[in-house]
Amino acid sequence: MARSTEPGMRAATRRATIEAIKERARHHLAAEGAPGLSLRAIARDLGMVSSGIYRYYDSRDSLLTDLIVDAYDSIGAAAEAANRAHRSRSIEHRFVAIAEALRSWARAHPAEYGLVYGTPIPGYAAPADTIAPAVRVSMVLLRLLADGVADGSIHATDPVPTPRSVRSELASLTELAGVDIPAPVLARGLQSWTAIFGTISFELFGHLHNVIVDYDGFFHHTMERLARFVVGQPD
Amino acid sequence: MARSTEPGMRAATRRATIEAIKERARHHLAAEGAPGLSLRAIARDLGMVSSGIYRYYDSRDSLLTDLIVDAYDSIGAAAEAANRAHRSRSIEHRFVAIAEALRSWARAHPAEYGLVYGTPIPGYAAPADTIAPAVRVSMVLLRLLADGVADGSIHATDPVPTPRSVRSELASLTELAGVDIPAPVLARGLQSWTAIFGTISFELFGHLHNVIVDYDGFFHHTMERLARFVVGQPD
DNA sequence: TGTACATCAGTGAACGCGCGTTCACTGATGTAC
DNA sequence: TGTACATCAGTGAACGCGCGTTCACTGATGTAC
Repeated sequence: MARSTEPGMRAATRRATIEAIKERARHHLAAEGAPGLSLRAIARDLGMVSSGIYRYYDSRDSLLTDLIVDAYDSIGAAAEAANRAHRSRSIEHRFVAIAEALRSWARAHPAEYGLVYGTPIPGYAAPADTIAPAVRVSMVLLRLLADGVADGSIHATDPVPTPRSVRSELASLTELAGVDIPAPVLARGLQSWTAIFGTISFELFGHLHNVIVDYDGFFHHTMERLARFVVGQPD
Repeated sequence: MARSTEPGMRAATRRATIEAIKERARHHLAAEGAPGLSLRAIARDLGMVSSGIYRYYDSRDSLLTDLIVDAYDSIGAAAEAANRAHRSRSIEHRFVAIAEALRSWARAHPAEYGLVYGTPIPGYAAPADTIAPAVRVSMVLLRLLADGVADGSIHATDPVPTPRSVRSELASLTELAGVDIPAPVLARGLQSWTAIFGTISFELFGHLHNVIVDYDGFFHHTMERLARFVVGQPD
């Protein structure tokens, strides 16, 4: 009480303001999309003069980068949590649980999903800071594959031979990720990965409109099939 | 030669101007994306005053609608052509051929692909005119499934039972499309459809960057597997 | 414990830009008789 | 074949708006001695 205020007070209000900026930014993202995100609109919402934002972000792009990093971290954390919650279950079960967690996240945060998995923002080049968070969600799948290979529940062979060129680039990927997964398994994993996001995007972007009514049921069913495919179950 | 000009001359130059507008619009689409598409910029390119555009389109949205319709028609025609060119081949072969045609089209027209299969444009509501062209590409797949069921090369049964709710909505879809396809086959078809577009989007939107080098090889391999899945081949 | 100084948050004005859309208009092109 | 009229393409000015970013500034908050 000797000091007029606690030390770290300024830092705390600063963090709070940054959070408030991002909260408003996410709000506008949902309404107008990434290209329509405006620093002036955010400042207005916060009762601040437009130039005030520049105390916190030195450009519109740096705010976008922050939002992208947050989105990747958030969906990555969701995947990790689902994996953790089901860690004692079968590989197939865990696969489905992770996929459903991804979809739930996407439905809860459609604008942020679009930000990272939708059409790239023209004129925006993602800086290197976004790479690590982007990979986080993929690591969950890679570890799942490694677990399945280790305990024998994922078949390492394949009826369709993996082409040489694909084999070799998958091999260098496993090295990079520090996991040892046979190429056919990795190929199936990558294919299932694109299928999960394809299904989520089709739903979110409206391409299943008038086709599917029970989105939950369709997604669950699709993921169960995909899980069988990943482990190499005869289909 | 009696008339100062041929009849229909005005209509022809009008068509040509509309084509020029759309050509410039597609060009800007590629550079700035749909939300950055500007009527003034197009007019400028054409050496026309900005209000001149309003002789041809009564708003920015109606130009967007035209571009969307064209994109759907164009990718639909590409799928139809691929199907036609391979019509005497096996179902699996035709499936792969159609998928590769879709991917080729997407790579040749990335902005238009993003326009129809990417993040929805905020504030733009697609009018009913876009429905018919949007369905065109799906019809190619539906007919392929029907052919395969008819000649026995697609298995109508499934190891994973199709949930009741999904079954019933798929049944109403076949009625609508005027084709008779068993629910399990339709389910696999729809799942493969989302997987095709998921794979194309992942490639185009940059999510396979630093993961895949040989995109052609990976895509082809993925589609071959998917084709086996669609016909119900043991995997 | 008190004071001097440095840091920081937020202001307000301005620069220079682009946008969609409306409106009254001119002049050329097509059509009907 | 020639003329009168209607249609249409494109002009130019204007309305009212929003944007990102810079800059010199004020006043409050924190820090060092």
